[in-house]
Amino acid sequence: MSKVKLPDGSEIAANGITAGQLAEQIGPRLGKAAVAAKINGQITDLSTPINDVAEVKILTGKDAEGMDVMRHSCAHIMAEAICSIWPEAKLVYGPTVEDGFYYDIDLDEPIRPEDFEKIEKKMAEIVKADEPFVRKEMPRAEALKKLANDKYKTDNINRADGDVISFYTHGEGFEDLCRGPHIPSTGRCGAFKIMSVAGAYWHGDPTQKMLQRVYGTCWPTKKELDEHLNRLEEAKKRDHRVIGKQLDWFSFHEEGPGFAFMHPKGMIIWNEAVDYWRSVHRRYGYSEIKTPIILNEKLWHQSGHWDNYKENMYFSEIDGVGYAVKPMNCPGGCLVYQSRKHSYREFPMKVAELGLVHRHEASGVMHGLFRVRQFTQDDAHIFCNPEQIEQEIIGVIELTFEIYRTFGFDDFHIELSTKPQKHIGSDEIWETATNALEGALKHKEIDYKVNPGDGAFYGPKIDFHIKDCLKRSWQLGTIQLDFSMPQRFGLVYTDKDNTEKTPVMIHRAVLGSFERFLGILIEHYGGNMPLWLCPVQVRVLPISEKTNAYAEQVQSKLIKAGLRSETDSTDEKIGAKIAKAHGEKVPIMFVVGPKEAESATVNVRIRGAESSRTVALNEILKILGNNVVDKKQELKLE
RNA sequence: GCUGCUGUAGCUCAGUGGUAGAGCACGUCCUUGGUAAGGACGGGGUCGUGGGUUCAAGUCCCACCAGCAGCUCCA
Repeated sequence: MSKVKLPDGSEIAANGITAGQLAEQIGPRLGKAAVAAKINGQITDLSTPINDVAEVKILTGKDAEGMDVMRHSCAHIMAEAICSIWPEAKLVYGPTVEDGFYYDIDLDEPIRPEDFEKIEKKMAEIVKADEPFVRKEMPRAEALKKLANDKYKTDNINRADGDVISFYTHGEGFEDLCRGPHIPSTGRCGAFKIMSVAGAYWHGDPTQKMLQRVYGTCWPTKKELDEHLNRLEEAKKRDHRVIGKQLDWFSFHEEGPGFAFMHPKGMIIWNEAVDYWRSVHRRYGYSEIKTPIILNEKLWHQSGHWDNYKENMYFSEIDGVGYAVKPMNCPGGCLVYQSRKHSYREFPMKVAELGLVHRHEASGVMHGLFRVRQFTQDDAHIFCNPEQIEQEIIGVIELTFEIYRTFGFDDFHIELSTKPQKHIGSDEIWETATNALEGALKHKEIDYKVNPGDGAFYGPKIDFHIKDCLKRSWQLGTIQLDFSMPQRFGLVYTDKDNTEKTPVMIHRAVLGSFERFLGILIEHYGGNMPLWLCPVQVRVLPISEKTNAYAEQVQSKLIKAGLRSETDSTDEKIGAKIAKAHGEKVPIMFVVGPKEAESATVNVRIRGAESSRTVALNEILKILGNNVVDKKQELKLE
């Protein structure tokens, strides 16, 4: 009689029984909740016998792994439902994804959102029938023969490892090639919902047939499903495209797809962010330049963009000569560098540029401010000698972290990408550069992930990723070492020994694109920006016309104190004015009536707070002024 | 770029072949009020663009443009 070890350390006799029976033995409730088992670290069906094994963990919907099994099984259930509705549908591939699953289906008739209910109804029937999932195994050759008429499944077999190919059956005759594992029976499937349908290429290859990808989500309980759907609703409410339109911050127009129009209030946020960005860069010893948007075609041949980036560029002609609209700032920066002689004494030379670049993105990829055809890069190029690389990288990392924190992002990580197969420059210089990047990260004791072979062809790079309040990850900053551009442009500096040498060029961006970053900020804060970034920081709300005069006095004091404010002197009641201000996400409201006018106070109401407080005008001006200067995330009256 | 869906008032949307609708916003008037939307009246639309079918098209068909979801892409 052998014993198995459970996750809590206890041991239990279990010979010749299945994992499912073991679960029953541990407790009937576990037996009922069990969806799969983890035997010696391997996730398997509950029907797997446990002989001579050391460790068993029974998985339920509460475990991430159990949930994954459940979602995969749910994909099969959906596949059966779809096949029963459209018998000609051919199944391709149905994996789990974050929060759910999808199934790629080859079916000429389009599946429409109206059909989801029908599919869900059929799925519910399958779940109710509680049919067991049954695993069948056969040798590869036999499986290939069995599925000879199905090119998709044949392809899946060819991509699978091992000599034994498995199939899963449930219900009446529904069978699918699958590695498994699965829940013991369809009744164990949790709460599900079909979410969407979209096209997807077979193998992600645009030359292959477009399949229909039906997305679903599945959770152990109805409650968790509802919570998930609520989270999606929340994310939808934070959509920067919706908020930007509602609050009159920016717009897009048919006349310029992918080109953002910034409105007055949006420009205030923009300019506040730029002012701050400049002040930090000045402090870190950067100078700033501005180079033209349209430059002679020849320049782009020289820079290599003509050969490597032409598809994404815009072109024009001036006096019969070809010009290109810049997709990057570096060639212009190189011309500035070239305009005079340089000495090693100037190094490191840090030159920033808020460069407006244009990239012709494919029509289907545009997305609000996140993906546009015209954007402002917060670019900079650092010219230095090889010994200075590490110190300069450290400087960029410090500057970058400082800026992220100020904007309210504390959760970030770094990835290092190393030499790709296709590269230019000697192994020696790659090693120096990569060591410099790694050295800087180690020196700063920063954890980082390595992406081997993911570097640019001209040099290794570091990427900065942040997480927003919904835990979504965004790549913002990047540091790229470039050995190509200085050579192509023949950039030199005079070294100590009076010889001319080629400088190292470091490209770096902190926020990446100002447009995109504004979008990320909006979604991070749900439009409720910290005070220093708010287009309107204070709105004065007189109780009635009788206090309009005092409201005007308060307003002028606010303006004098450098705070952006408005007065709502419409003939609405105070409750309506407050509701309106909330709707417009104004962070501070000053309610003023006869009482306040008499005592030189204002009744301060903070966006989202239930109560208000009467404070002396001079005092609140000081508090708000300090909050803005310190760029605080929160606003408190204490 | 590919697949599917969508396009009606400033915004959000209803309108399945027979004279264009609602709520919010906007304007005027009434109301002068104490903490999350007081009332009345009014202005506003060649229904994305261009073709076609029909006695008749916002509505049906085709093309184009733009947006949305996804795929591919983002050296």
